[in-house]
Amino acid sequence: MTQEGPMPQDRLTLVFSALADPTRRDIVARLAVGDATVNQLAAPYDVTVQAVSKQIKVLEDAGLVSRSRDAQRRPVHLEAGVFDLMTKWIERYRQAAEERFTRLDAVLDQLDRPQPGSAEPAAAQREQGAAS
Amino acid sequence: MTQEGPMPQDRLTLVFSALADPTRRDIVARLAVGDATVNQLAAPYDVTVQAVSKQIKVLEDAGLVSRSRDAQRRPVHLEAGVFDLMTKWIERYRQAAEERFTRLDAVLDQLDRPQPGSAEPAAAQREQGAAS
DNA sequence: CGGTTATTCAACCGACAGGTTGAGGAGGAG
DNA sequence: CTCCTCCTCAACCTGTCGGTTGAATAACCG
Repeated sequence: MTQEGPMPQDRLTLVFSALADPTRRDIVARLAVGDATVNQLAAPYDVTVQAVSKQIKVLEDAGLVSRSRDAQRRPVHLEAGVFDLMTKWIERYRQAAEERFTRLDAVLDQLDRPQPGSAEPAAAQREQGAAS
Repeated sequence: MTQEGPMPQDRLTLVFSALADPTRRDIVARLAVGDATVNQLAAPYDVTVQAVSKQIKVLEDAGLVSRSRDAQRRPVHLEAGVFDLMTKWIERYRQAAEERFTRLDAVLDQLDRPQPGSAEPAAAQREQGAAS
């Protein structure tokens, strides 16, 4: 409850944390089929409704779902936008890792230059030694 | 080596949990540039080396990184494969959510609801079985 | 109105994650 | 051989997480 400055970094933490729980991922899977109320979402699990309500709160804080109002019910809706945030983050490092893998021999060849931090990022990592 | 993949579900939990921590995501970012030793990875943070060693263990258990051997050092290497697992999971539900969004009017027509959006999305109230 | 349904709030609790210190093992460097 | 470096293991502390029960709020139903 200490959320005043919503940084994108914090949001990623919230999203990944939210999806780290199997039950919450399952809830997301159900919501992909269609909106559902808290009671409906809680039905398949052997936990109390309050527990599921908390889980939904976590998903909501992460921006993965939203809640509207229908009489006493609070239909939960899956939000697509946040997935893009994750995909972007993942793709960045996946591509980097794959690129380094496929270009391994070329990189090793280029590494002989003792010039850190300019055109060859891998060299900077390699030459790092006397850092505080 | 535990090659017995219990379930892709469990692996997803490990991966999401691993990336839920900002420090571990930062470590992944550094490893995208190039392999690094534990000491190098621990340098920027004000925590002990042991703590970072634990973090790397978490990343390793999730399959995000691997460790080789170079004298006393254990260079940490970013593994690209696991990112595909996440991307697949995310894309699945992102597409579902977006599809439901773009088909909203058709759905509303089917539901016989003259009220768009937040009024009464309660038609999803039908008995839903175990999806997916 | 009183009663029921749907959901959340509050306080509490066991388990676990992430940090620390302290010790120990593997492998150069002198 | 001895020392020093790099790293991991073990025990311990602490805050957060996921769950519970109990009560409160909101809106419908008769």
